[in-house]
Parts: sequence; C-alpha cells; structure tokens
Amino acid sequence: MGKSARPATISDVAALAGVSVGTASKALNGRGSLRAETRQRVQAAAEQLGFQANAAARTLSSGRTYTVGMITTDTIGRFSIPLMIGVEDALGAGRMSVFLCDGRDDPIREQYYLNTLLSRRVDGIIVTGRHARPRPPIGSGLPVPVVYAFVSSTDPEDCSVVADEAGGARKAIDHLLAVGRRRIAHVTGPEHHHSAVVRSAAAIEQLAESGLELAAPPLFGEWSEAWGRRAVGMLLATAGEFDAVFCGSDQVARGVTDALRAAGRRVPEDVAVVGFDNWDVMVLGSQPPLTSVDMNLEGLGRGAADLLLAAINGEPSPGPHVRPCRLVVRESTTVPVEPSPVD
Amino acid sequence: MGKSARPATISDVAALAGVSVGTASKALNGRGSLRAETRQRVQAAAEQLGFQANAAARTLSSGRTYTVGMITTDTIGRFSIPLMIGVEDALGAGRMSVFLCDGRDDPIREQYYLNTLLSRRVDGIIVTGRHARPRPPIGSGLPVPVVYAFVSSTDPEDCSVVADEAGGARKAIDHLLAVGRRRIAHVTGPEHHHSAVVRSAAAIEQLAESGLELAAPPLFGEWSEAWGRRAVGMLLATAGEFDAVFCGSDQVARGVTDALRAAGRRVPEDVAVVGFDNWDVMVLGSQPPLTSVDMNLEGLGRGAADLLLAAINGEPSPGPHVRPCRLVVRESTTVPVEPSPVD
DNA sequence: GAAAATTCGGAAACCGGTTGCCTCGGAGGC
DNA sequence: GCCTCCGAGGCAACCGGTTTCCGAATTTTC
Repeated sequence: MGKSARPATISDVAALAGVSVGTASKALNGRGSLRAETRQRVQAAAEQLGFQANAAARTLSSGRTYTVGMITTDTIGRFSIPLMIGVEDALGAGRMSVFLCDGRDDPIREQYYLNTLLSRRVDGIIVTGRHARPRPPIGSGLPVPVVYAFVSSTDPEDCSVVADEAGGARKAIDHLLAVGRRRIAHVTGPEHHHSAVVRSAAAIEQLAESGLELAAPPLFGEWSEAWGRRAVGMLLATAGEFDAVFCGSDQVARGVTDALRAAGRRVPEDVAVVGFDNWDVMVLGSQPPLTSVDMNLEGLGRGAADLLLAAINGEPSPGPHVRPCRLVVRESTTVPVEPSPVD
Repeated sequence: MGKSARPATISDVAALAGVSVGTASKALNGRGSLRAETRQRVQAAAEQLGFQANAAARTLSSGRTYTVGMITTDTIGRFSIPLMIGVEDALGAGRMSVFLCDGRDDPIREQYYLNTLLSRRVDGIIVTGRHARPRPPIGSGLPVPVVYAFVSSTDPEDCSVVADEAGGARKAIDHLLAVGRRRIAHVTGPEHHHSAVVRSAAAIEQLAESGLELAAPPLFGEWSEAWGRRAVGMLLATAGEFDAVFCGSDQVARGVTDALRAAGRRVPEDVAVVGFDNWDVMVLGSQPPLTSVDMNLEGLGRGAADLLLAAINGEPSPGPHVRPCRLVVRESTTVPVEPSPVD
C-alpha cells in the first residue's frame, strides 16, 4: 500500500472517475442526487487512490474541526490518565480528536495553550487538573464551550463534572460503622489541600450524625506513605485506643497499614483501614488489599466529554455536575469470608 | 475580554485597518513591503479584535499543520505519561500541537487512528506503547515521517528511540558487584515479556564476565508486588544463600523487599535489592527506598520528538537510536553514609 | 409528438488565509 | 518637463473541499 507520494485530493478522485469535483464530493458524502452507478464509480476511484478528505479543507467550509482541546492545568499525572481515557473514549466514538496540552501549573503556558486551541478553532475545551479546588475560569466569553472535569471553576455558571468527595468520605465512615468500628482515626494530606479538607470535614460530620467523634484530632500531613507511617507513630504514642483509620489517600493508607502491622496491630482484626482513590497499584499491592473510595475518574472524563458534545450541539448544561463515589471493599476492613487454611 | 461572537477573520482586521486582505496578511506576517505606519495600524486592528489566524486556512495554503499525532499502541498508562510529557515539551517549544490517540492494544483502533491522523494531515507521527518488544510497522510508505518511542519497529529502517535496557541491567549488576555482593538472585516479570527476557539475559551475561552465575535460576512471574513476595518465599525455601536480588521492576523489587524484611532479612545489610523503572511511588514508598534503573522516559520522549522534527524538516535519522539508562542509588543497596542516631 | 416533470451532474461561489504579480503614484534624474 | 525607478498596496489565484444553483438529458404525461 505504498502511498508515499502526496496524498490524493478530491480532484484526483474526480478525474479518475470522470466526474466533476462537486459530483465527487456528493458521491462520497451521500449528498445530492446521483445515479447509483456514478456513486460507486467515484467510491471505487477514492478507494483505489486511498483518498482521505483533507480535514483542513473540510473545516474551512463547515466551520467544524471535530477536535477538542484538553488542558491539564497542572502536569499530566496519575489523575489525568483515567480522565483522559474517559474523554478519549467518549469523543472517539463521535470521531473527534483530542489535543493534549500540559499546563504545568503555569498560567502563562495555560493561556498560550488556550490561544493555540482557539486559533485551531477547536469545537470545545476540557479543563482538568490534579487539584480539586475550584480555580478561576480559564477565560470568559470564549467562543467555544468549556467543561471542567474533576476540577471546577469559581464561576458557578461554568459547566463542571466533579466527584462527590464528601459523599465518598461519608460512605467510608458508614462502612466502618457498619463493620462495628466506633473509635475511628483520620490521617490525610496537607491542611491547605482542598480534597483533604473536604473529605475530613465530611467524615467528621458523618460521625456526628451517629453521635460519634474522631478517636483523635485529624492528622494533616502529606500525600505519602512515609507520612502515613509517621502518623501511626503519633497515633500510637498520643491517642487513646482506636479500631479504624480513615485515610485521605491510598498512599497514606498503605503507609498506615504497613506501620500498624510493624507495630503488631493486625489489619483488619485490630484496626480497619480505608483509603481514598482506589489506585490499583496501592490498594492491591498493600497487605492486606485496601478498601478504598473510587471517584470513577474515567466516568468523570466520559461525563465531561458527553456534556461537552451536548454543549457543542447547542444544549449546554451549565453549573456543577456532581458524580457519586463508590466504595470498594477489600480485606483491610473485612475478614475474608472464606478464611485461608492455617499452614 | 468577552469575544463570545464569531472569531474575527483577517477580513475584519483588514476592514478595520482600511487595507485589503492581502495587505493585512503581509502586515501580520512581516512579508511584502509596507510602510511602518500601515503595519502598525493593521497590528493594532488585529489586537483590538483579538484576531487569531484560522489554523485550517493557514494549513490549506502552507500544507503544514504544525501538528503531530501520538499513538499509544496499548492503553495510556504509567509509561506513556513521562513519554508524553517529554514529547509535549520538545514540540511545544516548536509551537506544535499533539493529537493523542489511545490504541488500547486493538489493531483496528490503531488503524482507525492512523487514518484519522493522515486525514488531518499531521506533519508526523510518534508511536509508543508499554511493551518494548519490536512491533510491526504501523504502516508502510506513509506520507509523513514516523518515529517509534520506547517501542521499536520490526523494520530496522524505521526510526526509533529506545532505552538500553540491557545496559541498564548491566549497570545494576555492576553496582551490586561494586558493593561487594557475589550471590545475586533475579526475580522478574513474565517469561514471554520482552523486557523481562532482555534484562535477565543481560544480567546473566554481565555476571559471567566476572566469572559469576546467578545464585539461583531466574524467577519469572508477573510485574506485581505479590509476585515479588511469593518469589522471596521460593528463594528462601529452595535456593542457597544469596546476598542480593536484582528485580525486573520496582513493583517486584518492593514485594521482594517487604517479604525479605518480613522474613527477618535486613535490607540492605543482609540482602541488597535493585529495582527497574525508578518509579517514584514505588522506590520512595518502599522501606528502605529502592536503588533502581531509570530509563529516562521523558528524555526518550524529547529525543523522539526532536528526531521527528528533524525528519519533518527533511533530515531523517532512520534506524534505532539507543539511549543509555541511569542507575539511581538509594538505601536498598547502600547503608546511609551518615547513620541515623539510635533512639 | 410536444410539453412538463424529474433526474443527474456540472459550474462556480465560498470558507480564510497566503503570495505572486501588477498598478499606481511620487520622487529623482537628465 | 519627461522618463525611469521604486516603494506601497491592491487584485486575484490558489489551497481542497462543500454546497447552491442551474442547465441538459431523459422520462412521463396527455
């Protein structure tokens, strides 16, 4: 199939089929009224030449690019991947392509990319990032629809698709209560981090609904295993008894789990542990595997893409769209139903 | 800056500046001979209207799209990210944009994306993926240059940028020998996995150069922590003494490390452990942090993008381009220089 | 058999820039 | 005072499709 030469144009096809350019266009797009025989002849010619319509030319007359831009405000990372996969998935079905732009936490880069995307006349833009904290809109009065995914905009009119992190935290607490835990500790990320604050507040609130309090004041630190391990040291040294730890992330939860086991506490028999993110590498690598809250990032990405498509087609859905989280139960909170034989 | 209306065209700019369209184009691109005053007037008008040249129109006359496609043959994942960042980085500087295509291990999807990219007349294509095993070319006689990154093509004429995994494995072995280890075991991924085979063979070969052999036959399994843990059980049960384990990935290495510690072997005092990939989450989360081989994926991505740009500019560099790996030494192979105070 | 209806396909405008060519007018030279 | 030269900027073709409008050819109808 060597077609190393210049790609065939519709003129080539028309010439080969012995029709005019306009007729060739109609034949290939099912427009106009043509004899079936003519249509087939043109299609055969196109096939033979390996004709692929020049997207730029098509864009010029239709005004549509069938392209959307995806800007990650911070670096492309672990959270962006499932989002991108979801977006790709939903848009690919609609035969749209995705421009990837990595903002790297730099507002100047971000604006540069925004201009590039506008210059390329994308049909829409998806903005995403690692921090769930509402961010200033990427622009105002833009000529194309914008949907925020995972992140949200400070303008409540902007369309965004976000995870119900508070709801996820409540589900985690409910689960711990359901398996009989009453003295629950909380270890999470930095105190200035939006997700840490939201999840922590929701957990406290949910406990309060059952007339309970955290077994110790929440411990804010970093999103790392090392912090999880250190935090366990602090809990053991200063806090009273506790029979569960709700953690702000899977990394923290894994650190907590490892440190508990090292300190001679059994998980989940003595202390149950719940993580957040349901990051396979962490939850499955941990011993035992971690119960965790899944934000369904891929679904978020798909949802954002669907809303963007709708907006492109003139049916915008302004405002925040909150998606529920899902609790995935594993052995860090429940003893396996079928206990492994003692050997 | 509300510009919610239809984006300004060069006709709008020309009208506002009181010149013809052609003149406006020349003024904005520094072509032709115009009075300085005219040039400024046009630029001011463009500024005022927020004019951004329509990329599709520009493409149509120039033939260049300033766009490249990036196809991941398998799902976008951990390995693709640093590659993408590197590619983005190198191309962004040249004001080029990247189309992201997720092949999902499906040849049909892959061909679909290839056609899409060709239809969009990208200036070039970068092919990447998770498996380093040489793969069939994505197409032959394509009208645009293609560079394979991390993966390589079975056609030796195709341009590819790959990591010297064998060299990386040799560096790992050299390091273990340098810190005085002589009885080295090897635990790695599936036997049919290209990287596992290459790394393993190189390790054995490098040991042979010092007149040594592996302390036990290499253990092939999965790329998981759980396998690393199980493998340690096998080593302890069947193998003789060993004072180091070279692992095919960081996940395996972490499993190995955890299991060794659980079995009462100190790392690195009794057994040194080396991983592969230098995946921060694993190497830093592990206790102790893991020495690991870094393939410099971001550099690979940058290199691939640079080669692609060169090829687009008519200076192709066919054939494989092998990039060295780097060994990052951490506490899993060396006792810290400054021992932490006993407390 | 002529008029009307229908089918089929071509010509050309258009999308929004870029660029080669040409014209117009002013300045300078003789 | 006339011719030449050159600078400034307009005109129009072109890139590769899409679409509208219109004419020609064929068929239908009375």
